[in-house]
Amino acid sequence: MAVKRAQKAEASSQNSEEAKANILAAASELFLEGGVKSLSVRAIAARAGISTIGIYSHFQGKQGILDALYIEGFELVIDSMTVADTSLSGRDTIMQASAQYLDMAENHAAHYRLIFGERDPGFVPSPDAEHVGATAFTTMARHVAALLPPTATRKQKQDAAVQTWAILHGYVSLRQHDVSRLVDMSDWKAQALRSLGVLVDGMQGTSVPRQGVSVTHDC
Amino acid sequence: MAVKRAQKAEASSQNSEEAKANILAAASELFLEGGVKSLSVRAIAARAGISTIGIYSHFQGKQGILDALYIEGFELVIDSMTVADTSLSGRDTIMQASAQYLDMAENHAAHYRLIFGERDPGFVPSPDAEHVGATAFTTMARHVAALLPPTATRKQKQDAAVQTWAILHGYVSLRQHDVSRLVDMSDWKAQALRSLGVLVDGMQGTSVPRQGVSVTHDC
DNA sequence: GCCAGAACATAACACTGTTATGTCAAAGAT
DNA sequence: ATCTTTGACATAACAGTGTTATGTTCTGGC
Repeated sequence: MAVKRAQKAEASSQNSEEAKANILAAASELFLEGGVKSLSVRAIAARAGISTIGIYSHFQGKQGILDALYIEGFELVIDSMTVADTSLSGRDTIMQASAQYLDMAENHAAHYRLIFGERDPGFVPSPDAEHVGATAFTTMARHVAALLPPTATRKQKQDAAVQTWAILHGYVSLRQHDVSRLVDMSDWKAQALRSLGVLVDGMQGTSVPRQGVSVTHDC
Repeated sequence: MAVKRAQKAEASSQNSEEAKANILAAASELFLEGGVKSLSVRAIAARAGISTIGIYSHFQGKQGILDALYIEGFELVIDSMTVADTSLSGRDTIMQASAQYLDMAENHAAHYRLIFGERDPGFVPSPDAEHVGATAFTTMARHVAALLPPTATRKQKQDAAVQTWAILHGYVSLRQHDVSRLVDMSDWKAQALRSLGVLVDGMQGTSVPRQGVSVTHDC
C-alpha cells in the first residue's frame, strides 16, 4: 500500500520539496561558513527553522546532508569542465576546461575539500553520489579522448584522463595544504596549466609510450 | 621555580617517556585499525591501560595525539624520499625517490590520509608538526634542484619541486578516492612514474619554458 | 466521520572531547 | 624530619555530537 501512496506523495511534495530545499540551503550556508566541523544536525535544523528530527524526515540524517553537499560539489566540477566554445581545437578545449577547473577549486574550496579531502570521518558517498562522480570523470575522459588518435584503446584514453586529473588535482590539493605556505604559489594556476601542457603534448607524441624508466628524446 | 624543576623532570622521565610511548603506540594501533573515526580519547586510554586524563597529562588532549601521528606520517614521507645510492644520476635519483614515495603512500595509507586528506575537522598542525612538513618539502626540493642547471633561480627550483610533488600526490590522492574504482588503476604507480618522467624531461629541456600555451617540440 | 501516514516536537540515549575536583606519591625547601 | 609543591592519576561531571523512541498534530483517501 505504501507503493500506492508514493504517487500521492508527489502531489503534496510541493511542501516537502520546499522543506528539503530549505534544509539544504541552511546546510550549505553553514558549510560555507565553517566547513564540516560547523555542520551539526541541530545547527542546520535551527537555521532552517525546524526541529532536529526534520533532518531525519527529509534526509537520512547527517549522512544525507553530506551526500547532498557531495553531489552539489561534483556538479560544480562537471559545470567547470564543460566548455561552450566548440570551435576550439582539442588541445585548447582541454586547457580551457582545466583553467575553469582550477578556478572552481579556488572559488569553491569548501566543496572541493568535501569531495576530495577533509570529509567527515565515517562518511561514505551513496550510490547516487558516486554516480555523479562517475559522470564528472566521464566528462573529463571525453575531452581527453578527443585528443588521442582514434586508434587509442579504451585503457589508453582512461589513463590519459587519469593523468590529466592527477596533475590538476595534485596542484589544487597541494595548494590547499599547509605546506603551500612555505613556498610562493601565487601563480599556482599558471604553473598547473603549464605542467598540464607538457603532459598533453606528451600524449600526442609517440602513440604508445614505452614502459621503461629511461625515456630519451629522439631528437 | 618551575624552570628549575624542569631538569628534575628529566630525571624521572623514564617513566613519563615510557608512558608517552605507550599511549602513542595504542593510538597508532587504533588509528591503523579504523582511521581517525575510531581514535577516541577514551579508547586510546583504555588500550594504554590508563585513565582518560592521562591523555591530557602526557599530551595536550586529542590535538596532541593527532599531532604526534601527523609528525609520524611526515617522517614516513621523509624516509621514503631519501635514497641511499649516491652513484645514481640526478634523474634516476628523483625517479627512485618517487617510486619509494608511491610505495610509502600505498603501504601507509592511513598516515598519508591523515596528513593530506581525511583529517579530523578542526585539527590544525602545531608549529612542530609544520616544521617536519617543511623538512619533507626541503628534501624533495633538494633532489629536484640537483637536476636543474646551476643558473636556475630559487623560484624555478621551488616550482619544479612543487610540480614533482603535485603529480605524485595527484596520483596518490586520486587512487585513494572513490572515483578510482571506476577505472583500472592497477598499474597506477607505473603511470605516475611515467608522467613524472615526462615532466622531469621537460624541466631539463629548454632552460626557461615559455609562458605561452602552445609548446611545440623543436625536433 | 474515520483512520493511515507523514511531519513535527520533546526528550532521551550513547557517545564525543574536555575539565573541575580530589587523592596519592615523590622530591625540594626549611 | 616536617612541610610544601608538583606531577600523575582517577572519578565524575559538563557541553556538545548523531540518533532514536515516544507522543502529538495535521492532512488526504475511504
